[in-house]
Formats: sequence, C-alpha cells, structure tokens
Amino acid sequence: MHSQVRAHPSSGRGRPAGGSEGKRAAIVLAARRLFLRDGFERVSVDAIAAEAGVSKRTIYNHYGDKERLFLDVIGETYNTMIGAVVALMDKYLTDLPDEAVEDGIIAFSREVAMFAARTPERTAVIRLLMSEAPHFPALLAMEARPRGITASIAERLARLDARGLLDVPEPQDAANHLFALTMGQVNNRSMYGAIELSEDEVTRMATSGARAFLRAYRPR
Amino acid sequence: MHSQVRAHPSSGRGRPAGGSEGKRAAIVLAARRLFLRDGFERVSVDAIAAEAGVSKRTIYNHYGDKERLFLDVIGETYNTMIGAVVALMDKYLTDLPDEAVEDGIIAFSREVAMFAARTPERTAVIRLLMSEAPHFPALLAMEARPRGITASIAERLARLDARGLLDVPEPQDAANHLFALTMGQVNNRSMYGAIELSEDEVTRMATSGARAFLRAYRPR
DNA sequence: GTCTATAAAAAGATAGAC
DNA sequence: GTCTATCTTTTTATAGAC
Repeated sequence: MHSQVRAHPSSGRGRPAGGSEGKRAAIVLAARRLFLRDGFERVSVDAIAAEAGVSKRTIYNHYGDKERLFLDVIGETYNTMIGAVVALMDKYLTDLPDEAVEDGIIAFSREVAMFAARTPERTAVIRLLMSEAPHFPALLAMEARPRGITASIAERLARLDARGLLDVPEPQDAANHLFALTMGQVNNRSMYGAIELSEDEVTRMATSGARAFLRAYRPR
Repeated sequence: MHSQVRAHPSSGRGRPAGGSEGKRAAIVLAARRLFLRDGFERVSVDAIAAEAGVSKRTIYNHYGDKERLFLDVIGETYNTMIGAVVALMDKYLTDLPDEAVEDGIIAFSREVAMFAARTPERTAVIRLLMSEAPHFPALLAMEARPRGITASIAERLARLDARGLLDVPEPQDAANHLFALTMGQVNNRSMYGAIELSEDEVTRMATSGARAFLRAYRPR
C-alpha cells in the first residue's frame, strides 16, 4: 500500500529531556506536525511517539486515547490560526487617511489573500477540520470562531461609513463580501491549500476582488 | 483515473442483475456511498464488499487495489457534480428580458447557493478531494475542472455586457466575483457542508451577495 | 468470474517492571 | 512518570476450490 507514517526517531531528540511538561510539549509538537500533514487516520500513535522521542505509553498516560490528543492539538492549532487572522485584520484597516481609503483596502486585501495562500498550517488545519468534523462532532464547537474574523472587518467598515468614506449600511454583510472576494476566493480556488497558487494569481485575485468591493460600496 | 463503464466482453446488451457488469455497478455504488460518508482510510474493502453484496475477492479482481477503486469512484463522482453545477449555470442566466436582469441574477444566485448548500454529494466529494489530494496526487489532475463553472458564467455576463445591461469589462473576473459572493460564501461558511446552514441563512447570503455584485457591475 | 478461507502486517490500547 | 513488551482486533491482499 502507500507509505505508512514512520517518523525518524532522532527528530524529536535533543529537547529538554527532564520534566513531564517538556515531554508533553514534545508530544503536542509532534502530533501537530503529523496530524496536519497526514490526517487523523493515517497517523499512528507509534509514529507520534517516535517523532516526539517518548514512549507510546507516555502519550496514553497524558491523553488517554488518540482521539483526545487529536482534539486537543487541533483545537489549539485552530485557535492559534484564527488569532493570527484576526491580528492581521486589526493591523490593517486602522487609521486610514481620508484620501487613502481605497488604496488601503486594496493593500489590505492583497495582504490577507497572500497570508491565506502562504500559511500552510492554516489551510491544513481547516482542511482537517472539514474532513474530520463529521466523525468528531466536538470539532464543530469551533464553528463560531470565524465570525470573529468578519466581525473585526465589520467594525472597521462601520467606522469608515461613519466618516463618510464608504457607503456601508450593513457592515456585517459587507464584511462577508470583502472576505468572500479576497480570502474566500483564495480558499476556494486553492481548495484550502491543496492546490498551489502562484503569487501573481493571488495578487490579481485579491486586487480585482477588492476593486469590485469598492465599486459596490463606494459612496455615490 | 477516469472511470467509464467497461465494454462488456460477452453479452451484447442489457445488464443481468447477477452478471459481472451488474456486480461492478453495485461495487461502484457501494464504494461511493461509503467513501463519501467516511473517507478513504475509514472504509474497509470488507465493508464495501458487504454493502455491495459481493465478495471482497470480486472487488480485487475488478480494481486491483483499494486506491484504484477510490480514484475511479471519486473521479466519476466529481465529474458528475461539476456537470450538475454547469448544467445549473446553463439553465439560468439565459434569455433574461431587459427589464428583469437584476431580478434574474438574484434568483440565479439564490438557486445556485441553495444547490451548493443542499447537495451533500457535492460537498462531500469536494471535502474528500481536498483532504485526500496530498496523498493521491492523481486527484489534482481534476483541478482544472472548476474553471468550467466560472467560464460558463463569464460567457453569460459578456452577453449581458454586449446588450448594455451590465458593465463587465473583464467577464472572467466578474464571474469569479459572482461565484465568490454566492456559492463561495456558502462553501466557506458551511465548510463545504460540514456545518449545516439554515435555508434562511443561505437565502440571505445569496441575496446580499448578488446585490453587492449588481452594485459593482451595474452600468453607470 | 466468484466464492471461502487465510495469510501477513499494522493499528490502538494495556501489563507490569523500574 | 516512564519504559519495554505484549494483547487483541482489524486491515489489505492473496490462495485455491468451483
């Protein structure tokens, strides 16, 4: 059959060997790497133990079973990725000078689209979430999170509306549209990272998407 | 790779339920059902054999190994789904009377978004494609297909532009935008069907997306 | 072509020593 | 807490009869 997961035992060695906490961290790191790369079913607990440089029994002592380890690790990774996207949102779209709103939104869109296309951990964890959610309903508890992303955009758009720089009667809808026209386009076209997109493609998509957004929401 | 019904070696016509061709069809049906529901790794050849009502050995005689059966079945299912979407595109967006273009595009968007949300075979096969593509590079050969969908939209938009009913200088970009604002929104928000969306939610998303599209591409 | 029966390997989880 | 060694079940794939 196709290759089974066999990690190199050496790759996990050399870390602070001492305490229980160090081993736990090594397990999390190894599990994240392997789960994101190969999915739940294709990764064996043996492989995680080898990659982390601990025995399999130690993993079972810490987490009880493979499923719990998976949910723990993926949940944490997902939250980290959502946080990174929200941070990106907060970094841009703030304090745009009146005359640079349109350029600012275009630059923001490019940045966000490029981030979407070039952060393999983000795409991998979302692909994993989508494919495993039917088998681990607990994963669906995280569904509410992405709202935070567009909520963050909506807040900025409402501010731009208040300054009369955009015409955004429904900020939440508009935020969804900006998201769909930039990051959403990248997600769909790349199949969440399964298909590689060139930098040019991403830039063109984001730019044309942002321009369409501006035509729709520019004050008349 | 591609999966067509093989030419029957002995019989001239028909398909006796107990014959080789009948069994092959039963295998395909069972495999599609189980793979779409549970993914590649979670489905055993034993389970497929039981579901199809044939022996495991018969499956191996027909397909050689599990991977080939999977690629065959998923490839055929994916092509079928793409065809259904393109057919939907072709059904709408044609012969819109001058005064009903905007309403027609909104109706089209709702229809397409609802189809996207309510066709579990479509979402399941795309989720499967995304999650398995890294392990089966052959699946990536299908990546070119989705272009057919937006190309179909682009053609209609260009026609509406020629009639002066829309202002669409770049039909392919505009088609991508309409797709992103309707079906794309549904795909992203539902995580390709992993999260259930209410009918109201889908309708609201599609309607607001179509209206944003129209504001961006309405003639001035 | 199709079936029953059976390899051969790998998986998740546990026992018991230290 | 951690390790080595082992149990039990399930998996893919094949042998050989009909």
